[in-house]
Amino acid sequence: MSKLKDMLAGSRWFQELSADVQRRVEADTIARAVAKGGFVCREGDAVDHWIGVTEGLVKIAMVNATGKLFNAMVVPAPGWFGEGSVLKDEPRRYDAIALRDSHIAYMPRATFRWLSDNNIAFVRFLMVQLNERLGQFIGAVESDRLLGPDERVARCIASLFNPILYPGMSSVLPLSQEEIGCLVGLSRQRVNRSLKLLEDAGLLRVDYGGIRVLKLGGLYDFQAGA
DNA sequence: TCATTAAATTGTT
DNA sequence: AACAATTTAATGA
Repeated sequence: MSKLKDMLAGSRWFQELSADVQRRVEADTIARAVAKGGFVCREGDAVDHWIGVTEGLVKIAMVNATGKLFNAMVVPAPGWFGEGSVLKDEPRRYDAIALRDSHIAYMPRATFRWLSDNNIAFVRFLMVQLNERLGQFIGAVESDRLLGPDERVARCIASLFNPILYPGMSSVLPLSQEEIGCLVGLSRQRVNRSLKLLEDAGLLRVDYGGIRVLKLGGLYDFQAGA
């Protein structure tokens, strides 16, 4: 396993810090390995850390009152999440679960606050990240209202591969069709039909327990019947 | 390593 | 929602 510093070095915001600041961040941050299926953090937890995926893949999900699963997003390495919760000082509202064996970095709130109070480059990173994510969620709402199911599945998958937000995303997405349904807001059966359609169009490949993206641009621009 | 069994996922109705 | 078929993971010889 690589050292924490090597793992942090994979994140662009960390690269932009001066050497002494890097040392402090490294000293404060806790690293942990989380096996596939394990919890990275849980709903209701006190928010004591900003969380980084230094290796692997994590999904952000919550279970609503009626027991239905909602997958909000998927975070590949080297991605960080939970800055909203750290800023707001509330209990966590979602679970984070490892989709593969992953390495997770936990930066204490105090360090996060110190960085955002003192480091312009870090603040800029946060702004870009928050803005990009806002764009992603607006896009998701737009897709929900304006597009048909097949297009929604295609767009939703494509948006997970946003190169600015998720530069490290590999082409395989280890989510079952049921879980993709929870991500898009469609039944498993409907997702199954859509995936098959997209596979026939040569845009992705359906594997057992996951999919592989073949043509990202084609997925984003996909239109049924076109 | 191989065969068997259980569990998860998928394709279809 | 239900069912059968398929794939993977786990178990033990």
